[in-house]
Amino acid sequence: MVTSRDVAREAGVSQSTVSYVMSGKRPLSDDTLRRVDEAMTRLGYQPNSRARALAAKRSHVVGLMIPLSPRIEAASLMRFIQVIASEARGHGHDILLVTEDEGASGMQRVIGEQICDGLILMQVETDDERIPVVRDLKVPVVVIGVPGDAESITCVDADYRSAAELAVDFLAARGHRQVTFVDWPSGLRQRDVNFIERFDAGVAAAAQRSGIEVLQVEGGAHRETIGRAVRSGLEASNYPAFLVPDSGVQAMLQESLMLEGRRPGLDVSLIGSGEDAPQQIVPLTTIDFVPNVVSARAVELLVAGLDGRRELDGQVHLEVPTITERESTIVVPT
Amino acid sequence: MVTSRDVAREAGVSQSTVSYVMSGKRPLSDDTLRRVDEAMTRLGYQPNSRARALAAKRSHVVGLMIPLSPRIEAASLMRFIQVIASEARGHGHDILLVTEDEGASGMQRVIGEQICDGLILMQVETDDERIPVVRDLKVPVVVIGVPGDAESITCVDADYRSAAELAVDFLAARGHRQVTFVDWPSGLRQRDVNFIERFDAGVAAAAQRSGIEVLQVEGGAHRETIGRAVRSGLEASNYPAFLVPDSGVQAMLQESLMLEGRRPGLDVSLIGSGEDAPQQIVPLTTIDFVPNVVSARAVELLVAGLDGRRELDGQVHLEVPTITERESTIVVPT
DNA sequence: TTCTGCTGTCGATGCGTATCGACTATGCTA
DNA sequence: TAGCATAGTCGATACGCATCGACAGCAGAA
Repeated sequence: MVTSRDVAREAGVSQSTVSYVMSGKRPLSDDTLRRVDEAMTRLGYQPNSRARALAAKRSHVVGLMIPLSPRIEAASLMRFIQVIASEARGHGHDILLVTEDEGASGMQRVIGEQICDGLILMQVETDDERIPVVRDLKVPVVVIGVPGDAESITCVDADYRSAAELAVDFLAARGHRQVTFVDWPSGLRQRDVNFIERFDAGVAAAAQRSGIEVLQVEGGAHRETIGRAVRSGLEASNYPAFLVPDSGVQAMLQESLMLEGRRPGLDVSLIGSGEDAPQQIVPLTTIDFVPNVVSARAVELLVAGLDGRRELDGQVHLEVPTITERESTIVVPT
Repeated sequence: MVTSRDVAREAGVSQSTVSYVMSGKRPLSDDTLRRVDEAMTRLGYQPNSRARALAAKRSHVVGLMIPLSPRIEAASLMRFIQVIASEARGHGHDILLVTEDEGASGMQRVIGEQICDGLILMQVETDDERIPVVRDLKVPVVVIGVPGDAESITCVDADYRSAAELAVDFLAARGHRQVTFVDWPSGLRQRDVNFIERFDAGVAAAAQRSGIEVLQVEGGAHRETIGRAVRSGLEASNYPAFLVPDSGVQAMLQESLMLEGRRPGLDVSLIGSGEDAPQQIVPLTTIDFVPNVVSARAVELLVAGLDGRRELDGQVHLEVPTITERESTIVVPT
């Protein structure tokens, strides 16, 4: 193993000078700098992260707690993980996986044993047992999702309320006077995840504002349920519009529509979400809940906290979703 | 922070004794053991992993390199990750994420800087740039998938050949004389992933052995392609059987069949694979490629290598898949 | 009795880095 | 010319633990 001491000897300086070359915390002559740099490359020096972590009390490792049973589709979850990992890397940090089956004690372990400098928690629910534990941890933690009691917890999430408003406004602007809101699966409603309530509130607010009538129908990945949803929607208006935030059912819904002889983008509007929406038979106009923006924000907040650049503010940070228009929405003739 | 020195003082012993209590590497009197244990719980001692790693030259962290664009469905990938993480935990190790966008140099970084003790690589392809690098790393590495040149590389994968044989034999045993093999998507064939060849070989071998005729048709997630596949299959036999190893298309295929007025398990056999197969309209008989067995095996091999219990053997370890019979397969009347 | 071997404990040292205080040389101000 | 700040470097120490060698006490063997 090549140590900083070896580099020092090779460059004819002291070990501490090598350390200062790396950190830049003391002024150095150009000559010394060059000689040390050369010695490093010549010897193929790589600093030992263990020694570094022990001495500096910083491991540059961030714990990421991933959900056991994802509420969201696995593809989206993977997306989060990928973005978080590479963003962290961009800030000089690595990601340690903490699985949810360890429970809250997993957090205490990785922090107590000082494996990680900080934590990111994914998919925090309204009544999440991890939240009180987070408050007692003496390290920076950023949470994805919004717990019921967010007091002094730094959270990041998509702004589901705005998302709903954007979608309803989008339909209103194209002349729809009615929208059929195909609900999230009931499992989600039972599990206490408040982004649903926020979405609901957005739908209601936008509908009221623009005078649109909302028909809320049951969702869930059953053919019959979706069939019923479609039929109700078609009955409700001459120019039906479907708002389907749950990406799991939109393929089925689209097929169901076609069985009824309707086609999104031709005589029906359909707004979906998710990664596979562009690949549907009719590419869907979608709500993008900007998972990569949310992930990047979480990392950035945490790293800023770790580097002491900015104290974690304990606030809720909501990232604004966007609507991408594709071919599944129509303009109602006036 | 509570250190082992604090515990020692509290228990009235030396720091080294505390260390020996934890490692068990020297005999200790029951009395000392008890006093130290009590002192630990009283003070809430948690050993500092940084110091531990520096002194012992072992961090108990394993690097896991995850693919950027998963060949397999994301849900399956998440499954791998979850199992690997919790198995590793069971062996006292944590998982550090290394994303593929860092390339092979990512491995050199986490090993060179001694962040990890060893590595697991996922989704290794036939001609994988990481393999030569792995050979030069001086640490244990286990690879999931089988590279073209597996010389001195410890690999774990599902036995795709056996899987294919099992499936064909299964159909033969139920009286089918013909099977329509709906191919993997062409993207997979282009990307050099040799499990496909192994599967092909298994199909051919079993077909020959049991005198079954195989019709290989194009796969891929397009409605028309699948429709064509279905029609070809239906024409080919009075008692058609479909073998559909790619889990991405099976829902579509099943619908396609029903459009033709056929129903798996009634007048057609259909063998699929993957997590969502039991939730299909007709629950599918599936090939289970035992991802959790493969993951667990990879971890176990690696950890055995790390603990010095067993040298990594540089061999290919193939785990035998299973067939789970559900409702989508028929018995052909004789 | 004396020697041998084992049990149980301790002190000292090292792991590789970061950082603090101190020191020298240099150029500058008064 | 004395005094002084600054740039540039070094030596020593600490981080918290694992481990090695040493040693005391005690049993049994010779």
